[in-house]
Amino acid sequence: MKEKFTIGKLAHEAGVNVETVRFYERKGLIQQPVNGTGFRTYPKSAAQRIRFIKRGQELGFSLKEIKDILALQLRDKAKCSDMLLKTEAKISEIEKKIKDLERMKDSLSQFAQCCEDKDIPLSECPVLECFIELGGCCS
Amino acid sequence: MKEKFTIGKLAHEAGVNVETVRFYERKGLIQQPVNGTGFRTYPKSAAQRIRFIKRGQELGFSLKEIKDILALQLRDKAKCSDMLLKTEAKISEIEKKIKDLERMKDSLSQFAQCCEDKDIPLSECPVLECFIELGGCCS
DNA sequence: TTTGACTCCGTACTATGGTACGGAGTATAT
DNA sequence: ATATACTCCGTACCATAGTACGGAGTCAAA
Repeated sequence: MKEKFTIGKLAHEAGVNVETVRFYERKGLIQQPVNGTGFRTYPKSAAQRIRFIKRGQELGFSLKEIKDILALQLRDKAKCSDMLLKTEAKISEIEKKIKDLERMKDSLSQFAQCCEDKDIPLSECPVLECFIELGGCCS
Repeated sequence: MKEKFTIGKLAHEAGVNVETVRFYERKGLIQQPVNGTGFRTYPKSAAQRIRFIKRGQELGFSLKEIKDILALQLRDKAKCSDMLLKTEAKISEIEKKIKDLERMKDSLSQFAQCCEDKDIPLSECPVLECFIELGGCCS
C-alpha cells in the first residue's frame, strides 16, 4: 500500500506549516490532489517536492523561479543546459549582490574608522557627516 | 527670503516621487509641515533630509533604522559612539549576508561545474540532482 | 456516539518600500 | 475668467513569502 499523507502529515514531514502547503498550492508550486472526499491526499513524493522548493530557496531562487524549474522538469525536450543557464544567471545575480554589499561595507568601515573620539556629541560625529556628505569624509 | 518647496518641488529636488514624500511622512521620517493654507510648505533642508534617507538606504539601512538615526540626531546627549554602534552592527549584518551569498554561490558553482554534457535530458541533469540531494553530488 | 483533532475555504494580516487612483479643492498662468 | 497643473486625503494596490483566523464540515479513537 502506497503511503499517503494528509496535509498535516505532509507539512510535518516536510518541515513546513500547513498554511505554507496551501500557499504553495495557490502559487502553483505543488498540484492540489483532488480526491472524492474533498480532503487532500498527497503521495509521499510531495514531501520531496517541498524539500526541493526549500532547497531552491536556500540557493537563492525565488518561488517564481523555482516554479519555472519545476515546470522545466516536466518538459520533454528540456536539456541539462536549460538548468545550467538558470544556475549561471543566478550565480551572476548573487555576485552582483555580493559586490553591492561589499561596497556598503567598505563605506561603513571607512566611516567607522574616522570616528576616534567616541564621546563627542553626535552633532560633530564624523560618521554622520560622512553619511550626509556623499563625498569622501575624514580625508 | 527663505526658499520654500511645495511637495512637488521638494520631490523633484530630492529625486523622489511625490507619493514617496507622503509615504515618508506617514512613516515619521519627515515631519509634515502644517501651515494655514492646508498645503505643505517645506524648508529647503527637507531635500537634504530626503537625500540623507536615500543615502542611508544605499548603505543598507532600513527606513526603520534610518528613522532611529534621525531621532538620535535630535537627542541632546547622543554621542558619536551611538552612531558608531549602529554602524558596526550594520557592518556585521552585511558581513553575514555576504557569507550567506558566498555559500549559495559556491554551491551553485559546484553544481554548474559537474554539468559537462549539456545536451543530456534534464531528467539526468547533475545540477538538478545536486539540487535534490543535499549531499555532495558529482563526487 | 461523542469528543477532539484535523481539514476545508476564503480572506485578512504581517513586514518592506513604495506606487497608483480618484474626487475634491486650490494655485497659477494666460 | 478659465484652463491646466498642482495638491489634498484616504485607500487600494504591487511584489515577496508566508501566517493567522473563523466558521463549517469530517475523521478517528475511546
